[in-house]
Amino acid sequence: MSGKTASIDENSSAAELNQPQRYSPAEIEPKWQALWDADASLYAAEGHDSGKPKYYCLEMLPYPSGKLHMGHVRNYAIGDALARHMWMRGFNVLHPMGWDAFGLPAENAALKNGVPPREWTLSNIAAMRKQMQRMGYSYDWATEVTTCLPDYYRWNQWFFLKMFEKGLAYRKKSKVNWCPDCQTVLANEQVIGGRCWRHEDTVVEQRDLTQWFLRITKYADELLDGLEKLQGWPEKVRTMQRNWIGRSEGAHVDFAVVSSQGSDATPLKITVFTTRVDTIFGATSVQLAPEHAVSKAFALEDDALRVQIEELLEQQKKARETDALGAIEKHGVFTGRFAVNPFNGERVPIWVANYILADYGTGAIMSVPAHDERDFEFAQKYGLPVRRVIAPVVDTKSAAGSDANDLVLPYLAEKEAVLIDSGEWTGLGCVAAQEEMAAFAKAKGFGTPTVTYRLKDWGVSRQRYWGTPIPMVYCDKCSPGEPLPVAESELPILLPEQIDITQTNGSPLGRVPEFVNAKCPKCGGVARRETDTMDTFVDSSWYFYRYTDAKNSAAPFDSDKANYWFPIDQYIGGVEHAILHLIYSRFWTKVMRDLGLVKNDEPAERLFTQGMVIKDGAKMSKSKGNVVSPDLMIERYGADATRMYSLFAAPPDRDLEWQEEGVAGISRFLSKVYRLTMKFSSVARAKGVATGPKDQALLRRLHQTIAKITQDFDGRWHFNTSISSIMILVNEITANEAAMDAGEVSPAAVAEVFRGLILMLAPFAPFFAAEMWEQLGGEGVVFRTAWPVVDEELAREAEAEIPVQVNGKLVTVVKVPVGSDEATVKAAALADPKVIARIEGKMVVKVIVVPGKLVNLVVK
RNA sequence: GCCCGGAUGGUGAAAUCGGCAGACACAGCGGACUUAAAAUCCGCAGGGAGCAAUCCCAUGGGGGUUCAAGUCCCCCUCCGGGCACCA
Repeated sequence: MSGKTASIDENSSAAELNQPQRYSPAEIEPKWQALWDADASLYAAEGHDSGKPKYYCLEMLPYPSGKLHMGHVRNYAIGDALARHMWMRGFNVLHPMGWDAFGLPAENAALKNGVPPREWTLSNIAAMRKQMQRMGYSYDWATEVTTCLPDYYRWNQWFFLKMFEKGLAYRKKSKVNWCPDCQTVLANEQVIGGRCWRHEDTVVEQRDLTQWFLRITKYADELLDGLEKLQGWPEKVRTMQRNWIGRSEGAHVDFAVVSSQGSDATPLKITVFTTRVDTIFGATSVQLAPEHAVSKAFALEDDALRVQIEELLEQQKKARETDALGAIEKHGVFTGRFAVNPFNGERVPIWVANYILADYGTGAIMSVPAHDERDFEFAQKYGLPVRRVIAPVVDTKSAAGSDANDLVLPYLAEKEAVLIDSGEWTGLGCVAAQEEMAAFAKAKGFGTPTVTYRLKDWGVSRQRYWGTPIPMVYCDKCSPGEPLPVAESELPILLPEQIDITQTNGSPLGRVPEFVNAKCPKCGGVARRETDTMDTFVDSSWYFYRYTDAKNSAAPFDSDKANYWFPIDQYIGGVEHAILHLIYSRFWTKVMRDLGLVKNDEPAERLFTQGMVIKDGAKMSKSKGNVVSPDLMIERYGADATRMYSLFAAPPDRDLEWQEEGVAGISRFLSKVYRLTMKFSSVARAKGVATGPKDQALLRRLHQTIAKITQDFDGRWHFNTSISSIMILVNEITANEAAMDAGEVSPAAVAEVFRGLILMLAPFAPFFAAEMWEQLGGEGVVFRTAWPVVDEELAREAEAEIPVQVNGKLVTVVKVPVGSDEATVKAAALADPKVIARIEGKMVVKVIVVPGKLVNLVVK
């Protein structure tokens, strides 16, 4: 007891005696930050000749809103812990950061405050970079990428030209979201519940517009098949991408249109897409989308029909706008016309229906009510015939007739079914029939096997100002209607900076004559520049390659450098990017590979998606008023405690409930470590061999902790348990404090424990670790010091505590030497007085001994 | 409707391969130090019964497999996310 008060002895300096120092992040953190900010080499990646294995650790780049939020803090705390850990494990680490700096908020801010987008964006970047530095993230700022600067976006333009050359960029007319109030096109993300994000009361319309597209569908199969190889990606993300690509195998079949009068066949035909061509003998109608060319043709001939079709189209549009397509009530109208089923020559009625989508498949289907739920519902409503053409294998065997008719329709066969009433294909299995009938259609010239995708080509045109100008021009003289690519040497096509974007109608760039007027690359005459800009997802599709060679002015990057660093070893970000960004960037990588720029097929080997930061049960957001500012946390508890809490409160893949008391707890923990480290800092400088009588418990706990944390980094990343094991180590130190004061722990052991402790804290609390490392007299930079290595011998417990159960209920715990064999453990269990009392007078039926785990006695 | 997550004390969570449920924290309670408070340190703590030894109940609910289930199997409820007439 007296040891505690007398503990400040000859090891402590006078200064410590007079004014015991307390943990003060407000002093420690700025001190180290200043040193780190001034040293560009600190986090610089080395070249391929470093002699070390490379490790590319990447976090998703943020949009520079101007403020770091807790989601960022958590995302980057994970990446930073990993990067620092890998440095300590001897890797050559690339850990970059950049800015996804184009996009509408900048234009919005300009409208609201009159600040030019560029100025607004760059000042936001400066503010956020400062916050990141204050957080102590280990980014190599020499490789910083800012997508809104010409030295970056010129390569977007360069890629666009390459894609145009290869036929991967093309123009076509397509539907876009149009806000009649803004007089401009909106991206899908800006349509909320069918309404404009800026005008809550304005319903967004669909308009036809000529747009630029990138041919991502060319890679649809490769993007799909590649998912199998991405074992380091979360299954959830792979499933989402699989669904998004939506590959479906089927067939196109042509139905010739006949007039309602009968015999005079017209050249009109309807091509339907079906995945179940084997059910075609059950087709009792053909259904068209309201916008199908044939629907339109019929509408022209029949005013009454036209009105009805327009109504169907209205219903569909409305449903689409309110995101309720799935809930639309099925309506349809008979056109009075018929089509011929090419397989049996039968005439079936042609209908137009509101549930048929013009932009999937061919916009026309054959309706088989007996074997499709939707067709069945429609047929029931309009009294169309239902004709069964497939049956389960069992019920054909049990002979024809009644059992078969008991079957509930629609019958949706999987594989075990055969065709009935299907002409020459009757009796064939469904799977075989699908193949044979598609092949038959092809041979006869009225169809073909087809693969359809849900994935569509990527529309990249945006009628906005703050984005990459599309490097194309139009010359009425030498290529009317056909766009011409600008010469590579003309790049970058600069975004004009003095621009009035307060007007909202049309493309802002179209109102800048200096921009629009261009020289035709072919004839040298007057030409018009394309005034659309690129989707910002273009920027983020390849930014991580630019990090490997950020200053290159002759190419997007040097292939050797990219090939050294790629693929990304670990990509970390939010699951909200599971589809768009992560599929576009996979596509871009494949295009670059085919251009010979890189060798890898996929950008990232492993992907980690962290959970959201929650407060009071809801996602932090301005509208909910539950935002916790990182700045405030830093002010109160410091950056180290803030980051460490974000790793401690939950496993990184789970949602995290922000509780300020928890941050305070981490801060208290760091204070405790600070006090102990300062107190023993002189002792802990000792070198030599550990020989003290009380060394063992401490060293054992140290090595158990090393083993645990090393394992966490290599495996599950459950840093919450890593940090808790460090706390256990510190508790062990506290429990041994008196022994340490009394000199019962050798200085060498004290040194080993404290050095190990601080090294293990370095990935989680870098400022703190740097300060403590200095206090311990550690040499060099703490997070470049080798990660401690486990000594299995020291980590091992001398005795094992083996729980003993009787009939599965815990009775006692016996101590046996570690590694005891079954007989020893059993003997120890049976010798225990509590066990003896419990089994007295009963028969031991069975003894289960799991060495090192437990003993269970089954008694009667 | 379909596909993924998830549900464990007052709270965040732990239990990684079927083997002592609640580690580590937060909040709480009791104590020490202090004139006092803060800070710090020590201790208690799933629920219920009992003076106690001890017993009973407990991982969203119900069944099952097993010597043994938070963990595996079947059914159900609730919460979160994604997709949704994709032919």
